[in-house]
Amino acid sequence: MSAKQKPNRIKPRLPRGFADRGAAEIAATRRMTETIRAVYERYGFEPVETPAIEFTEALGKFLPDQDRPNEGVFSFQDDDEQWLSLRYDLTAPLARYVAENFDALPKPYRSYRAGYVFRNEKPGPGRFRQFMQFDADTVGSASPAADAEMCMMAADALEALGIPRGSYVIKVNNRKVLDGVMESIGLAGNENAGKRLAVLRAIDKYDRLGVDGVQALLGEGRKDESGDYTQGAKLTEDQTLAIVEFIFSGANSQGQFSKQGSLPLTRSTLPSAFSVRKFDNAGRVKNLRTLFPKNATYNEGLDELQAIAAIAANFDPEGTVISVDPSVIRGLEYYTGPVYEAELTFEIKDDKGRPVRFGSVGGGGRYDGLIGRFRAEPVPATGFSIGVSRLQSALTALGKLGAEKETGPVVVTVFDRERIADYQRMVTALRNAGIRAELYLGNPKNFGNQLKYADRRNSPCVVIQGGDEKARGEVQIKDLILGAEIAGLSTERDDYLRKQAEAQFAVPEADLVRAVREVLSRHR
RNA sequence: GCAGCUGUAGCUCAGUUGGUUAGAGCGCCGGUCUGUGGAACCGGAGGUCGGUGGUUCGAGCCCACCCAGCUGUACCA
Repeated sequence: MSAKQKPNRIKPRLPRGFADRGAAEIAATRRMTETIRAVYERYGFEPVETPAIEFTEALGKFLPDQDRPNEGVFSFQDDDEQWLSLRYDLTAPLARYVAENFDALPKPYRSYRAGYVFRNEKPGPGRFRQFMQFDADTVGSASPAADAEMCMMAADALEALGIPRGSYVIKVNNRKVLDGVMESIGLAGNENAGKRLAVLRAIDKYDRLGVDGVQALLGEGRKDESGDYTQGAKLTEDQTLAIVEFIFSGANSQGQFSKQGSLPLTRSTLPSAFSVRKFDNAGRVKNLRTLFPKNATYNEGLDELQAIAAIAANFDPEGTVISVDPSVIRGLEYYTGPVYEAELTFEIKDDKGRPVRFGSVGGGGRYDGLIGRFRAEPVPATGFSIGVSRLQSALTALGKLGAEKETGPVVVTVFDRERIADYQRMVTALRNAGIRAELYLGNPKNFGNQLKYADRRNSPCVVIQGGDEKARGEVQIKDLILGAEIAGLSTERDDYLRKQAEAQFAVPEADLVRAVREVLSRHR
């Protein structure tokens, strides 16, 4: 053919951060959501669903001092010029829903929902621009018991998903405690809002950068491996030390961290620090009590943490699941009290054997001000969200998911083109018996191709009826899974023949359904 | 956004100090095969060597800029 003059075809491709999903992945997602749903239901939550698009103002994502939405959210203008956005989480839309239907809902209102959310940001491992979250929220209860329940339910959900106790941790902190710390070191007031933000960001990086990194970020700044420089919060040395001491006091009760000398916890020693895995939450709260005893906000936050720890102690007497951790921050936007974060504690490697950082697989917290944006009165609320997509990609990278192909349908092959109706009748018989079945609809000329097709579909077996079988009133059943096993093994001749007979055999036409059922039951 | 690294077939990669018409394995399609998939043999399709410009008699290779991907970092509800 002529080499040149190729039509200018569109290149099929996906925007980055978006993914197609095949049968195996969809099945895995379905199993996961069904598992989580069962746990949430058991805790007494009921489903509610909201659309993927909301008014941007309802999501609260306009850029400050501009009438354009934040760049992190996908937004567009409706034909009446109003800004609409794809939801970036399931919490803000729930707040809108509750505010809009406030009088009709029982309080406390306990609800759950799964759905895709969208964020316009740089993707990475386990990080997508469209991904699924599975949320549960309790609206109308200010009790720490509601927060404790979120932590317990998150733990139950992760374990139901097959993540064993000890392979994950639910970290808990309280925004009031952090606020109290900053008030106590002279960072209260509007003029310090920027510094407070920088401090929270620095603390948030503790598990990734270790103490040295956080210390650098609280002070002058930090240079990363690529040589890029991050401006620090420019705190005084006293302020920096107070915060570092605060972070450590949450862990001191284990006796493994000490403040003098070089600080022991760095990025490289982090995994072994995790492996200690015995959380004395009451002791940590007690330690934290001594730091800023005069600050009311701080003490209020600790009271709540203490209450959560007490409830958690019943759920988790071994102290391996729920961990009070002063370095947990979560989002900077709407959390007002307790915050939680679920993390996997084992290492995950990519296909080249390099360790991959997946980040948290779930999180949440108390957002007492969010619904109040729509109403005159404040409405307390707390919730937890499981990052289904991220968890799924973590488990897949771990080799725990998506390895096995879904079993395909039984394929009825075509030998004589004139007898399509006969073959279709067999398919119908199988379908009526509740068996997934299909007629081979490709070109039947080459019989081998029909078996190749069935093989590709991962069919358990095929049905064959040529002229010889027809004359005897029989059909052949060929067990493809057994056949594959035989081909793999180099067995003794007798053994081979016996298995061969098992793998393909003839039955009277009337016994078709029964024989296929028998083959299916072999491979269940 | 910033920084570093990497771009050759669907995938994994080779391609000499710059030298004819750019290769291999796997995969894909077809044939041997009007009665049997995973085997064997044979054949075929598939590349503007990421793009543009430059240096040169000559560029996959050298230079500049751009684009994309990866990693780190920033932001992250």
